[in-house]
Amino acid sequence: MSEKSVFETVTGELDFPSEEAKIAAFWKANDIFARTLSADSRATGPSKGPFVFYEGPPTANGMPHNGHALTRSIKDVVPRYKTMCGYDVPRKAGWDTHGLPVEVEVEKDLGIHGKAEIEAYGIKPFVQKCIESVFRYTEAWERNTELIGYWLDTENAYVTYHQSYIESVWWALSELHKKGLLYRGHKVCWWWPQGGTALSAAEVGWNYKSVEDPSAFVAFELEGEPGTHLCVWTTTPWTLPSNGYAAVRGGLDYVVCDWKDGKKLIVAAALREGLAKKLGLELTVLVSLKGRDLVGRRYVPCMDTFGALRDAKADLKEGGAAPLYWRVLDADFVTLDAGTGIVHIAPAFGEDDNNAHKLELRRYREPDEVPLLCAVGPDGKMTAEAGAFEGLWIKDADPKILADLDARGLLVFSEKYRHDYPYCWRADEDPLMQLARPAWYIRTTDRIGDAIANNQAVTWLPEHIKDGRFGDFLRNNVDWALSRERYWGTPLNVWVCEGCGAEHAPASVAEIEQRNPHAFDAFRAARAADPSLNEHLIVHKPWIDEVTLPCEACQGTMRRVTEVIDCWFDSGCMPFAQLGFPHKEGSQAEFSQRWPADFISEAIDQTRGWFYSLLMISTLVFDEATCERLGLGKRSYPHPYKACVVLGHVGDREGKKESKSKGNYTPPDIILERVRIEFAPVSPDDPAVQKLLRGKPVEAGAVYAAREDYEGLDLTGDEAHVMMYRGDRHDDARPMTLKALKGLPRRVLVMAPEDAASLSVKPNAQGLAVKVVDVPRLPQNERVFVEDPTRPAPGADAFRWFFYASSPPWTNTRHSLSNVRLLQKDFLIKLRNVYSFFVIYANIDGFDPAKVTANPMAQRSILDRWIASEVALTVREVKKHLDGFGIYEASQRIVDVVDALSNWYVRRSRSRFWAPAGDATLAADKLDATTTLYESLVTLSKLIAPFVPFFAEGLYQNLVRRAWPDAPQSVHLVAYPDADESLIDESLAAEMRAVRELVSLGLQVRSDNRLRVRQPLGRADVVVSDRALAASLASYGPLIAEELNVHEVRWLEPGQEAGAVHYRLKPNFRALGPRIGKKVQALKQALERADAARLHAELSREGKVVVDVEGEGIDLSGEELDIAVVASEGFAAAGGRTGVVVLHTELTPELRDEGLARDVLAKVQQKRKDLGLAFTDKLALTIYGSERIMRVVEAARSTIAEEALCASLVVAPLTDAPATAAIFAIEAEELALDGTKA
RNA sequence: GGGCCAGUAGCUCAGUUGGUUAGAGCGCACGCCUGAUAAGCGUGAGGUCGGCAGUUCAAAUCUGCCCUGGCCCA
Repeated sequence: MSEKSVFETVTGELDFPSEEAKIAAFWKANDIFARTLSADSRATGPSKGPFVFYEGPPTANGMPHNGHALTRSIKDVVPRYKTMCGYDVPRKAGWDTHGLPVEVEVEKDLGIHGKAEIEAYGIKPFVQKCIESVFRYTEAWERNTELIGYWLDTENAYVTYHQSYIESVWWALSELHKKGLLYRGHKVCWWWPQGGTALSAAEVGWNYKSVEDPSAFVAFELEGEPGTHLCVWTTTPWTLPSNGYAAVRGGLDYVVCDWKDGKKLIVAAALREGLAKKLGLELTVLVSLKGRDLVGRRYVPCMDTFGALRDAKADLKEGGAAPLYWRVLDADFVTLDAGTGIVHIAPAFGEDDNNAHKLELRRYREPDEVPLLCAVGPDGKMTAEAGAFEGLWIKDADPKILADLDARGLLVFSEKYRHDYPYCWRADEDPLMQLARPAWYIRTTDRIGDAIANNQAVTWLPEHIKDGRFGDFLRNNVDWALSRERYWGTPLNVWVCEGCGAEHAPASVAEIEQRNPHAFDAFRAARAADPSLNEHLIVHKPWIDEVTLPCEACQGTMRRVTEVIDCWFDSGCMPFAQLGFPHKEGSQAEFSQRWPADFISEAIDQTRGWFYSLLMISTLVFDEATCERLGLGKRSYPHPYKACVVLGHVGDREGKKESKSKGNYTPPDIILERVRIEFAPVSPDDPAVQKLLRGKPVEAGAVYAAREDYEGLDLTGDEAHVMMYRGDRHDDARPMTLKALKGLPRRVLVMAPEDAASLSVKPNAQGLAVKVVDVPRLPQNERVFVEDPTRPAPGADAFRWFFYASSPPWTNTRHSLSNVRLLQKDFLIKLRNVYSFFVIYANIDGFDPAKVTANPMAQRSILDRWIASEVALTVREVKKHLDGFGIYEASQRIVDVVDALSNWYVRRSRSRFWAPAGDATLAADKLDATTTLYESLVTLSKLIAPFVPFFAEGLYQNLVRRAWPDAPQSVHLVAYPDADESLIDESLAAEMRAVRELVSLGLQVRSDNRLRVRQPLGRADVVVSDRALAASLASYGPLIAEELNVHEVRWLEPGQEAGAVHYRLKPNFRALGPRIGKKVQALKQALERADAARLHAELSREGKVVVDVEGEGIDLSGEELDIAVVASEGFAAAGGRTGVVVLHTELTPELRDEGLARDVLAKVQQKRKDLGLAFTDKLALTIYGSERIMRVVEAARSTIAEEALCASLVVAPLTDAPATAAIFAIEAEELALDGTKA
C-alpha cells in the first residue's frame, strides 16, 4: 500500500508546550519574525503599505501576569493577520520606566522611606539605583514574550528614560509652553505632613481608619443683610481660616428661618428639620428661595485671616472686575446627604474645593495673580496668617477655632462625628491632610472641544466607551496636573529667570547648549570620572538641575523648576518619542508614515491612563497649524489612534480580581509550561494545623493543600496522585497523594515529617501564617513544587485561544487552568485529531499532494463540495470579522468549521478513506476525499495562523513544506487565504444543515425507543416543513439512511403516513403584527382550532387563505403564515423546525440477522484491537458459532472480510472452538473467535 | 456617594433594528460507535433570561425603580 510517508506522523501524546518550544526555536533560527516585516521577504505579494500598531509600554518594574497575557494575545493577533494580508506592521517594543513605583521599589531595597531619607541618602546614588532597577524583570518579560508567541521588536525597544525619548517629550512640552498651555497653579493632594510628601491615590486607600472629628455648623453673615447668616457645615474646622467661598446648588430649595435673638439662618429646606432637632429650636421658616438666588451674594469671612484681601478685586475677561473671595458659588457636588446644603469651600484643601476655585479663576483675565488662601504649612501647622493660632498642629487648632467662633456668636452647633479618614500607611498614627501644592498644569480644558471631536472620530470597541467612560471623562475634564515633586522621572523642561521671572522651555540638549555651551560640563566631567554613570542620566535629576541658562530678557540666571512630570505624559508621547521625533534624523518621514495608529489595545484601566494621554497630547500638540508647520500636511481626526480595542480584566474562576497577596491567581507558567504550583511545607504538629485536621492523622505519602490550590491544578475528586520535589531538585521527584483540606490557606502544604525529610525540606517556621507572596522567595529548602504529571500544560496556543474564544475581549474573563483546557479540547485537540486522522490515511496510501491530482471540486462528492464550501464561507466570515477587530466572532466561526470537519465531514467520509486500492472508482473517490481534507487543513493552517501561531506552523510545516520544500518557509510568511467564492454554495450549506437536523431527529427517535444504531431498520419517513427544501433534499436519502442505519428513506407529504404527522399553522408574527396588530393573538387561537390540513391544501392551491377571526375574515398569504409539521403522539417520531422523522420499528427476521452480523463484526474488530494489529494488517480469522451465527456470518461473509481486513475467514460450529477461546453472547446466540495476524 | 459594565441551564458563555419551542460547550444521566481508539459520537434532563413595575398585539431584548458583582472615580 504505502511506498513512502510524505507526512510526519502526528504523535499520540499531547504535549503542546514541547512542540511549541520547537516551533519557537525554528522561528528564531530562521529569523521568521523579522522577515514578516517587509513585503520583500514575505510571500504576500506587493506591500499594501503600513498598518500602524502602537505597543503600549508596560512598566518593566513588575512581573508579567495573566492580564498581560490577555493584552498581548490580542495585540498579537491583529498585526499577524494584517501582515498576512500584505501590510507592513512594524511592532516596536517599549518600556515605561519612570514613576513612583520605581522609587518605592528602590526605597524598599535600600530600607528607607520618605523624601527626607532619600535626600539624606543622596539623590545622585538614588537615581542611579532607580535606573539600575528599572529592568529587574526584563528576563521574565522576554521569556513571557517568547513563550506566548508575541511577536515584537524587542531589540529596538523605546525606553522612556532614554535621552532621545526625553528630548521628544521636552519638545512636546516646549510646544505646549509656546502655545500658552502650560501654567503654574496648585494641586490638592493627600499630604503626609510629618513625612513632608504627597501620597498616591492607591497609597491613600491602604489605611483608612474610623475616627471621631468635630462636626461644626458655622454662621457666615451675609453682606448688606446684618443678622442673616448662611449656615455651613464642616468636619475640618482648621480649614475655616482658609475659607474662600460658600457653595450651594442652584436648583435646590433653601429657606431663611428664624434662629435666635432676631438672627436668621439660611439652610437647605430639606435639612432644616434635622438641624432644628439638633439645636432644639423651631427654626421657623420666614422665606423660601432657590439656591440660585443666593449665588453671587457676598458674606463676611468667619475669621479675619486674610482681611487684607476683603476688598481686593480682579479684572474679568469680559471686562469689569469682581471681588476675589467670600462669595456664594453654584456647585453640583453640593448634596443633601448631610450638613446644611451650604458647603464651606477652602480652595487649598479638598479637591472639589480646589476645582470650584479653578472654575472661578477662569473668569479672570490674569488668573495667576489671584493668591491662594492657605493658613496651614506643609508641616501641618497653622501659619502666621492664622494669627492667634499660629504654630498649632491642625487637629489641636480645631477646638480652639470652634471656641473662638462660639465666643463671637458664629458657632451654630458642634458635636462629634465618626467617619473614615485616611492615615499614612507607613506611619499609622499620622493622619493625612489634603493640601494644595504648587504644581504645573496643562490647560487641557482650553482645548477640550478639540479632544471631544477627536474622540468622536475614534472607533472604540466596545462602542459604549466612546460616549460612556471615555466621553464622560472628557466632558468632565479638568486641567492635567503635570508635575510631580519626585526624583525619578522626565524633568520638567521649564527654566525660570531668577531675576525677571521669564520662562523658557527648551526642546533638546542641543538647544540648551546653544544658549549655554557649558550647560552639561558638570555631567560630562562626572561621566569621565566614572564611566559607569549611565549616559542617559544627562537629562535626569539631579544633574539637569545644575544646568542654568542665561536669561535673554534681563541677562539673569535661569534655573530649572524642580519637578519631574507625570509618567503618563511620557507614555502619551510614545507615537513620536519612540522615533525621537522631531530631533532625530529621518524621524519626520518615519513619523509621517506611522501616525496615526490603525490599532491599539489595552485594558480598560487605561481609559484615564494611556488612552487619555495619547489622545490629549496628540490633540494639543498636533493642531492643524502645527501639522502644517511640521510638514505633516492636513491631518484630520482621529489621531493618534483610529481604533482602540478596550479589554476587560482577567479574574479568577470566581470572577474575583486576581491578586498576588491572596494567591487566587493562576500562575501563567501553569498554562504555558508545567502544571505545577509552589508551596511552603508546614508541619502537621502546628496547633493551627491540628485544629483544621480535627484529629485526622497525616500519613506518610499523603499531603494536604487548600481546596482552591487543588482545583487550581485542575485536579478533581477527593485525592490525586502528584509528583513533589524541592524547588531546586527537579530530578528528585517523589510520588505523593494530594488531598484538599478545608480551611487551609493557599500555598501551604501539610506533610508528614518523614516526607519532609525524604524531600530534604524543612517545615516553614511561620506555619500557616506564611504569606502567599513570600512563598516564591523562601529559601530553596523551604519550598516544594506539586506537579500533576499526568497531563502536560496546555501551552501558549491554548492560552491565547482562551482569550479569543471564551468571550468578547472587553468582557471580564474568568481564568483558570480548567477553563483553558476546556476551550483547548473544543478546538485545538479536535483539530489535531482530524489532522492526525488525515496523516494516518494519507501515509497509508502514500498520498503526495505534489504528485497526484484529484477531480475538480465540481465533480467531487457532495460531502467534499459541502466542506469546501464551509471552509470558504468560514474564510469569508473570519476575514470580515477580523477586519472589524471581531476576534471573538472570528474564533467562533473557526470552532464551527472545525466541528463541521470533525463531526460531520470526517465522520461521514471515514469509509471512503479505507476503500480498497483495487477498485478504480473507489480509489478515485478516496483521492477526492483525501485531497479535500488536505486542502481544508492547509487552508485552516493559514486561517488560524494569527490566532494559534505555533500549532498553525506545525500543520503548515508538515502538510505543505514536506510536500513542497520550496514553499515559503513559514505559514506566517504566506498570504492569508481569500475565500474562494466559486466553492461557496449557500444552498448546499442550508441543505446539509437540514440533513444534519433530520439525522439528529432520527437518532432522537432511536434513543427514545431504545433502538440502538447497530440494529438496521426497514424505513424512515421524512416530512420536511419547507416544500422547496424538501425537493432539494431528495438526493441526501442515502446519506441519511446510512447515518440512521435504515434501508430506505422516503420523503413524504403529511397525510401519507397515516396520521403520524400533521400540520400546525401559526401566524408569522413579524409579518402580521404590524398589519393586524392586536388581532394576531386571536388569529393564533383561530389557527389552532382550524383544520390545518384543509387550510394548507387551500393555501397551496389558491396562494392565500381567508381565516375568520372574531367574525371578520382575514386574508393571509403564504408569507404571513408559519407552517410546521409536527409528529403526532404515539408514533416513533420526532419533529423539529426542519421537519419530522418517523421510524418504522418492526423488526423482521432479516433485519435481526443483519443486526447480528453487525454485532459479530464489532467483536471481530475488537479482536483485531486485542491482537494489536495495525490499520493495514490482515487478519486470519475463524468464527465459531451457533447455527444462526454461522448462517448470518456466511450471508455477511464479504462484508465482514472486507471491513475487518480478513485474509481468510473460516466459519465453524461452536463445538469446534478451542477450549481456550472466549465465548461471547449476542442476544441468545454464542460465538467464539480465533484469529492471528495473516 | 456618582459613572460605566455585567447578571440567561449546576458551571463557562452566546443571543437585542422587540416577533411566540431562548442556544452552545463542559458537567450529569442514558446510550451509540469501535479502521482518529487512554480517541470519536448521539440523545436527554436541566432555564419564572437577577427582582418588581411599565410601554406593546408581542419583552431576555425598550423604559423606570430596586438587588448583586466588577471596574473607574469620589
